[in-house]
Amino acid sequence: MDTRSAPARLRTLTSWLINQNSVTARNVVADRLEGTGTRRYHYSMLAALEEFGPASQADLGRRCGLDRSDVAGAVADLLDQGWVDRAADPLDRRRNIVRLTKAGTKQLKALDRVIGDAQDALLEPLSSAERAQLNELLTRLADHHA
Amino acid sequence: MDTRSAPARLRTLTSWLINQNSVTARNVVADRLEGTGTRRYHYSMLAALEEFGPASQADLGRRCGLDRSDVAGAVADLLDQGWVDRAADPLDRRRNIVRLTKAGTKQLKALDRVIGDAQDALLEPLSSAERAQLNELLTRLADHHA
DNA sequence: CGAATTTCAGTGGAACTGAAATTT
DNA sequence: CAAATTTCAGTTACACTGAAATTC
Repeated sequence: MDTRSAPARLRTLTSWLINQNSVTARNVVADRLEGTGTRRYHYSMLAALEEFGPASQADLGRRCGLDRSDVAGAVADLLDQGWVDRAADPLDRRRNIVRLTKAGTKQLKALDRVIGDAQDALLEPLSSAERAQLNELLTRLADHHA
Repeated sequence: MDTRSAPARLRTLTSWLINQNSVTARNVVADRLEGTGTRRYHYSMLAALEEFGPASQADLGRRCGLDRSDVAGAVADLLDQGWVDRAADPLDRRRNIVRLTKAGTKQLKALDRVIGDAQDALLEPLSSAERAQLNELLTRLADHHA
């Protein structure tokens, strides 16, 4: 694929540009996560647990924009790796409280570097002012459609 | 999902922002294409045929960033609808030359409006200068990884 | 021969749906 | 009763792989 030879109708279409870059971003990140035992959504969940503390699976899903259904499977993966543990909420027995372990905190820090490297690879052609610009515009869009 | 309550690690991650917006963009466009008999990749192919003239399926795929394999199925859809026709290339009998029909040209114009409306919905919170900014940055990124 | 094109069958990650069981 | 949580089974759109048949 050489997007430079794409039709002008597509090259000027923001939705198309976002999708093209989304494919690239997913590939770049997935390549670097290869062998870490984690996927993108695992990183999201570890980050949420670190930032907000122990949470129910439903809360985790809402925080990270993950489907209730997919969170269940992802938590199982994290349990297998020993990066989180899980306990029933004494105040509401419907809930599972998921909590970051020490190993999980360590893994999150390692992933921070991996993910940071991926951002550098993705954003290589942009100056740091341009990267900030891009982030600002994408954040505004994401917040608006939240 | 409320991306505004997502972890800071994610909210400042360009790859994550691109992916979030990609989900939104695909939904917005798909909603508006509902009932037109076309999907995103059909629009891409009609646009390429209009801009570059008749082309082989392999060329179409390269132009639009679509997989060889998916183009075959998509061309079949467009044939069914009567928006393209297809003939063997007399100069290279491996190739199918796909060509836009009059009905296809008309459909493309109708889709231009639909897709344009989707862009407006997607980009609503951005000024026109900001939209241009965003397009420029995304184009640079896409070209770099092309 | 190697390389390109078309075509089909199938894979895999990701977002999502529906429904059941439990608890509030 | 309605609403929320967890869980599983299944679906869909999409990008992609492998391989066969044909032609250059």
